[in-house]
Amino acid sequence: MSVTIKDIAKLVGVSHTTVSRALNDSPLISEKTKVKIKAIASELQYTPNYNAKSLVLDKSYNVGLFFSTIKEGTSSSFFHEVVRGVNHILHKEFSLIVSGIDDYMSFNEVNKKHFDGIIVMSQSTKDDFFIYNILEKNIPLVVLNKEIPDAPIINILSDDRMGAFKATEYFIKEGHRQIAIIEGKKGFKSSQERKEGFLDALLTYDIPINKDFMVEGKYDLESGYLEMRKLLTRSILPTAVFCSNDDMAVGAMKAIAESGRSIPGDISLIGFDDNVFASFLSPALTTVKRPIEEISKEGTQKLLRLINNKQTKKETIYMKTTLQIRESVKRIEL
Amino acid sequence: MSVTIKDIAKLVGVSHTTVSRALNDSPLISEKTKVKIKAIASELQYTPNYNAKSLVLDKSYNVGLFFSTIKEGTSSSFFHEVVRGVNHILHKEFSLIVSGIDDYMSFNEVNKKHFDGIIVMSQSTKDDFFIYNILEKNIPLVVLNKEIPDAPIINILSDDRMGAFKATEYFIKEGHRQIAIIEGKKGFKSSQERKEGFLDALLTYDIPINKDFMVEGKYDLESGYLEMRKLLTRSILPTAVFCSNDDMAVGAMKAIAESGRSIPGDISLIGFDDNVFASFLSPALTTVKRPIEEISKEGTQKLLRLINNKQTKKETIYMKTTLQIRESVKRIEL
DNA sequence: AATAATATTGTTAACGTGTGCATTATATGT
DNA sequence: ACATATAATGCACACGTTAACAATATTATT
Repeated sequence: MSVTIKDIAKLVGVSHTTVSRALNDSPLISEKTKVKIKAIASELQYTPNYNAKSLVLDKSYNVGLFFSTIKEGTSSSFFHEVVRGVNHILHKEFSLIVSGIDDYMSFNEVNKKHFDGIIVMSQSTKDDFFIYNILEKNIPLVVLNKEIPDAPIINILSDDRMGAFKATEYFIKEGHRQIAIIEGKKGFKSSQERKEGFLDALLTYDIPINKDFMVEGKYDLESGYLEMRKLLTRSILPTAVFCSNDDMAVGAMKAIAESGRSIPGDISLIGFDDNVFASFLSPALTTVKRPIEEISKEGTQKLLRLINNKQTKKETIYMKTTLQIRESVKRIEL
Repeated sequence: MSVTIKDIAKLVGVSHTTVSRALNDSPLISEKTKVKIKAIASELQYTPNYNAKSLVLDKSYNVGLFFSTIKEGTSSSFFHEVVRGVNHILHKEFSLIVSGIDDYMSFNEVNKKHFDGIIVMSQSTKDDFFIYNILEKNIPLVVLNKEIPDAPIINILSDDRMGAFKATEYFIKEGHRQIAIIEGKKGFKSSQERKEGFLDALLTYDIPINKDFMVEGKYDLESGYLEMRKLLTRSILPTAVFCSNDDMAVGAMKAIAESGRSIPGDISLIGFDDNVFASFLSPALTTVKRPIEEISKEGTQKLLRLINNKQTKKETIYMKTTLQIRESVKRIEL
């Protein structure tokens, strides 16, 4: 069927071992024969059978990219950015297998034979079981987006807490005192971090915390819309709302517009992520930029080093979040 | 290191052949021994080495999902929906390898040993070379989204032309006569289809075609914005703009808002795709729903049948596009 | 020119699994 | 009980590649 090194060997008149070595640029083989063999190989369009290589070299040529889920709770731009980032760095040598942790019943299929390395884009605390499982199996691993504190893991994340703090602080400095938050999905680490940053800021600036101004979303458009509607029923309305991601901010904008109010005229808004849409909304959304693509790229680079044993030790890298000031926050004179 | 059938064989006191047969439920093996072997196998948490299986069975356990590119020109929601759709149907038996056609220099690595089947989400006409290559190699193939007319291929696509026609027709029936189009990315089949549907409608209803009302976008937010700005410089303004996808519609909305005009008060808008954002915009975007997830699911089902030799013959399936009427089109009294 | 050193190639087994064929154990028919 | 059919298991090899070791060809050293 397809060309093997044995076929080449016969044609050149050498052993298949010599062919194998020549194609792998072993120093054992003379230049002359290398040239001859490579010529014929490329003429026959030889491609190695990676299954055979895998078997003997104990290398799968696969890298797994695992999301908590690819069904819901993951925003499209987030998903796309991650895949793009990883794909950009990953050498062509590796195939990128994308899947959701929640697609697996048991993790037996996720093993060293199948994956040379694994990137977990971790969102939910439910992922921990999976992560520790990979760790036990000794598969090169990088965890993005969520901190795994006491484990020997390379961990890359954005400083969400600080981002949320900065956003809230900005509200305060612009004169806002009635500040609400639409929290992220329950069980997601990022939801907690952003909420804490938000509360921190309020505490720091001595703004009383109002339970009525804290609602729980699910990181999707729909929940942003619904939770904002809830906020609009309060007897005292917030003048500013911090949305835990941009998707929910879009939903919130919808709810505010429907109520006949304007942004930022009546209510100011800040999002989180800075997804592709943010700057194209009307008004352009002030939001916390989270460098997802950078995190993904950096993580992939680290994973490659790990696979090649260039790096072994635990490392936690925080990527900075930055406030992108645009048009959705109004200054209030006190 | 890891458990093999030979290990199990020793423990049970049979040959590894018997173990292999037992685990594959061969009728040659007695129930008694099957039970015994399976018990031990699961006790040892045996997982077959798929590399070895691949080698001997000539089966890769991989399905490839190829986009024209995953870098740009592909909108995030589109990308996400496709991956989600495919992932949803694909049996766990297969790993899903996601990549961009433009990541490959040569297609040698894309071969039968590496992929049991391939789904091409084809956007650009540049993909044809790749597609014919796969076809030659006799790898089970399904092409989504773009028609490959004279080839024995299973082809699943949305009726974009009809969708664009319906959208334009709707404009016309609502009284619009000055209708512009922001076309999709050059070289993309869908751009052409949608443009043709648009022109068809104008012709059908005897509306003169105005070159000034036809601008070329790139399917992204930015270009929607820029092209809309161009349209806004025309001496006679369009009262309606058909955007070849939703992303560009969002960009256009931005440009319109910036110019101080309102939607649909001054300018009506229709998009294409019905992505997650569409209904949450203000105003909610009237758009042509393209069943991307359905197409992806259907395509995956077909591919699985192809892999299992249940289906062999060429087939072209059109999925209906439907106009989602929301708030971005105003009725004009003539 | 003879020997040692070194560069190049070949032989053989291994990776873990599945399968054709040979072999042995069991059941069936008389 | 014996021959025969059939069910159950084992043996040996194959898949395509790499690698340890053995063997041979070439070059360097005296």
